[in-house]
Formats: sequence, C-alpha cells, structure tokens
Amino acid sequence: MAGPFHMRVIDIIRQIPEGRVITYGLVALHAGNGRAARQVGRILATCSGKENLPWHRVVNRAGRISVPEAESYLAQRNLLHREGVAFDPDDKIDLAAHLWQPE
DNA sequence: CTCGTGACTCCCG
DNA sequence: TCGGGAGCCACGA
Repeated sequence: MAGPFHMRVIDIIRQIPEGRVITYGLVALHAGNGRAARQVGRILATCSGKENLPWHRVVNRAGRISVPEAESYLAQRNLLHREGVAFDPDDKIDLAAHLWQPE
C-alpha cells in the first residue's frame, strides 16, 4: 500500500503545526525527492481522508490552494482560516508569514 | 515490464 | 501578472 517516499510524505505532513503551511515541492524535497512535487498531491488525493492527516496545510508554491474540487477547496480554506492563516483578496496565503519546514 | 495519470514547478513570452 | 508548454516521477493497473 505504501512505498518509502509515500511514507515519508505522510510523516512530514503529520508534523505540520497548526496555523502553518508547507508547499508540495518542499514536502517532496524533505521526503527525499525535490522533483516529485506532483506525487505529493497525488498521494493526498488518494489518502487525504485517512490517517488524520492535516492535508489542508499543504498548498502550492504561489501560496494558493491546489485542490480542484470546489467542495474540498472551500473546506481547505475554512480549516486554514480557522487556524489563523490569512488569505488575501485573491485567496493567496502569505507564505513568508506561515511557511513551515521540518527541522 | 510498460503506460497513463496528475491537489506541481519552472521557464518564457 | 498570467497562461501555455515541458519536465518530472511515484504509483497503480
């Protein structure tokens, strides 16, 4: 059910603190393959419901939500907003203020 | 083994 | 600032 990359991605996402976010590319980088950003999204698309994962704390490099499905998109924005993550008028997050990275 | 599939990024114009 | 095109690659079928 899960390769090593897959496990590390899950592991990293699980550590994202409340009110903070990380990008797909950085998750991929810390998981061992900086060029596998797309796979991170693909993994979440498959496993977001499981594991109690804070999947909503993962956004794209532009500081925007990448979820295609409208319902999930709004859910993600709500969850983040509830945690204190601010969105500008264009639904963009200030990464400089909220970005988190593993130690 | 090969192939299709992207919740991505980077690079240009 | 924005959109299209190309590169990338883990994973499942």
